[in-house]
Amino acid sequence: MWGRFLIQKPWEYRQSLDTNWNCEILSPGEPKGPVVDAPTYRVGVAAKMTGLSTHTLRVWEKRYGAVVPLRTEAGGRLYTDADVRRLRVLRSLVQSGHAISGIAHLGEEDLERMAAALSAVGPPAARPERFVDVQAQFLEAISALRMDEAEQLLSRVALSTEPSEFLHHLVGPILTEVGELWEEGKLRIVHEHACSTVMRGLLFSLMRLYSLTDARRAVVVATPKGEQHELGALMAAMLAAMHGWRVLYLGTDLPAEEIAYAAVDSGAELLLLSITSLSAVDAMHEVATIERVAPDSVRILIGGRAAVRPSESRVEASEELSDAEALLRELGPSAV
Amino acid sequence: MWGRFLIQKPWEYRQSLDTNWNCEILSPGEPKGPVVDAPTYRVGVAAKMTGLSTHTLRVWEKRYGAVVPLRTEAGGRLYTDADVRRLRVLRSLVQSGHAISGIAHLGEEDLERMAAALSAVGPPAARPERFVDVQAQFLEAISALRMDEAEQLLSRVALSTEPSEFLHHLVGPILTEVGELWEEGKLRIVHEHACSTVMRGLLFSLMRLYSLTDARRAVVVATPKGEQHELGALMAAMLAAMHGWRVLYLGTDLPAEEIAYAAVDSGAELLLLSITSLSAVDAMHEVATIERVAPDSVRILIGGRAAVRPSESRVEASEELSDAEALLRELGPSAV
DNA sequence: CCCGAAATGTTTAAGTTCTGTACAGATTAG
DNA sequence: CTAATCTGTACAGAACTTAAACATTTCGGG
Repeated sequence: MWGRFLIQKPWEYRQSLDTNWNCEILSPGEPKGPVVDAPTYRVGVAAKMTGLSTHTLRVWEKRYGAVVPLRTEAGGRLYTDADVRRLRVLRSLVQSGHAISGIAHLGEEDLERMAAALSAVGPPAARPERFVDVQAQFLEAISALRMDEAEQLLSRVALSTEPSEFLHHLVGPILTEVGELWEEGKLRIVHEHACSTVMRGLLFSLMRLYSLTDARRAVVVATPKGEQHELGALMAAMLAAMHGWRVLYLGTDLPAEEIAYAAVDSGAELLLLSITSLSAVDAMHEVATIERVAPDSVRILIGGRAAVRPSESRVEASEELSDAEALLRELGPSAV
Repeated sequence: MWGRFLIQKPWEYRQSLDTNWNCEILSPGEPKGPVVDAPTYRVGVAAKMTGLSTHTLRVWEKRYGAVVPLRTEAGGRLYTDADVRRLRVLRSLVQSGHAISGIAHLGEEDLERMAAALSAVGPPAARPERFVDVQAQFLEAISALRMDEAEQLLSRVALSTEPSEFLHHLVGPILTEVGELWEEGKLRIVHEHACSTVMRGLLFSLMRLYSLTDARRAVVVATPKGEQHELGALMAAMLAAMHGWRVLYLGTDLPAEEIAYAAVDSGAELLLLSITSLSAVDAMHEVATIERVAPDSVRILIGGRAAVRPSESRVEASEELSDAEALLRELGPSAV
């Protein structure tokens, strides 16, 4: 159907498709049309992004009609962002034991539901081999101060992995290993800085990548006054974005009143704070202040290595990132 | 060095401006449109600036009409700054797996969207004409804590503007205005944090966008111990990447020995340090230490509002970002 | 328990398209 | 003259396509 257009030059596939969307977008009735995403990814890119091989992509299409991408005039496949999302979900479901023949034809809602139920049960947590390799290569690159290589390495894996899996099995281990090596004197401060910088950039761009424009529920993510460590907050922010929240990421070292103001002003329903290096006394004080000045309607979760929870408090605390994710899923709009 | 290749008589080539792909900007009736950049770069220079070969430039033009430069009377290609920007974006997209045939004909807005990895199709959002308008809109968005909107606004302008111009006329003014409004009590700390966060993310991704893979000359960019303000360093890092350097951006608050180690280990020829809030005494001490431990072959430039230069020192200092850019250009990789 | 059938990811093979580079010959500028 | 650029053609490797064969794994009886 798409191939029947008579286009002068075979590579101008976007033109014919563009006009079609415009028709859809301009259709009366819906003021804010659904998210229309452009068919942009070729099969190789889609494979990298989903972690599936190009062969698998083709055979899933042919045998099960799992995802039927648009085609260029010359016959090349063009996947949309929605296709990639669907393929990611399918892959994670297959990996957890579902038969592709049984789920390939399901609609998006069913898939989302199954994926949510799956990860709520708890992943088997078996760390794939490739993560170990990547971690070693990353550390090698960092210790040689080849930051671009380190970043490329990680971002490639990040795109083909479920975000939470990526955080738990790669980012976390890397950070702890760098910390250990630093304490042992095998890495310098500059290496730690380089690692942090790479991670920061990557997590930030991933957060943007996963954020939806039409998200309704808002979450404020920050670090209380005195806390300079940013990565925990960024990980939480990325998870929140991935779960369909509107994320207000405010960075580190923010006074309690400011955090509360942001929560009120943005209509946030949730407040995620990360505390990793703050002393228990300071942390307790800041958390207590935040709890006092933040409206009661806002739920508060403290995360990070030094997370504290005042007694007699509505604040929740957990050192585990997965708890934050569970909360995000519980409260949040079910989306991946 | 680049100046050697500049055409000295650009006014001779103005006659065929309307054939350029950005003719929309030049449409009659808009006398006070954005700056029309003069066609100045010949194909070899454009190739070095973009990291593409001259062959590729020609074949992209012929086969896909990716960029159609102006011509001299004798037929020589003359690329504008806007052409170079577009080529850079195209190059990075191709490098990330997109087919040049599929993206070559896209408009600036689509390219910007893809480059920013913003999968959501944002509202067309009438392109703001002047920097002043953008600044006002940005501040409006920030003061309402609509960070995504603020970011989208800026990134759109960033990709359609010459980087140095973008920094000088938009980022700088915004930062100073935010600072002033904050001192006047018209903005809260949280707004300043939000602004910084957005800027940080944007500058970082721009740095990545403009960085070439095969850059030889390396520059280390960091902030000395005690200095927490990152934005100045990021601006310098982005400029360096744009000028073809291999940038080792190490973040803030780095001890002198570590900076020196990074410079040696990476074989950097230049060291860019940004100091904005450090006290003169501390700054002087740190700079002196860095000068002592860094090898003599490394050139050192201190930038930022609180830049200091020890007397009897090989260190250079300047509060002006343009001086850093001049140095980057002077030393720059014209020898590639 | 074993065995055949279904399911499914990978491999092979042959053909097409895309895309960067190289070559040859002509022109221009300093 | 030399260096840079221009044009057009040619070519080789990368990426993609279809189709069929292959190798494993899974599963339901007998």
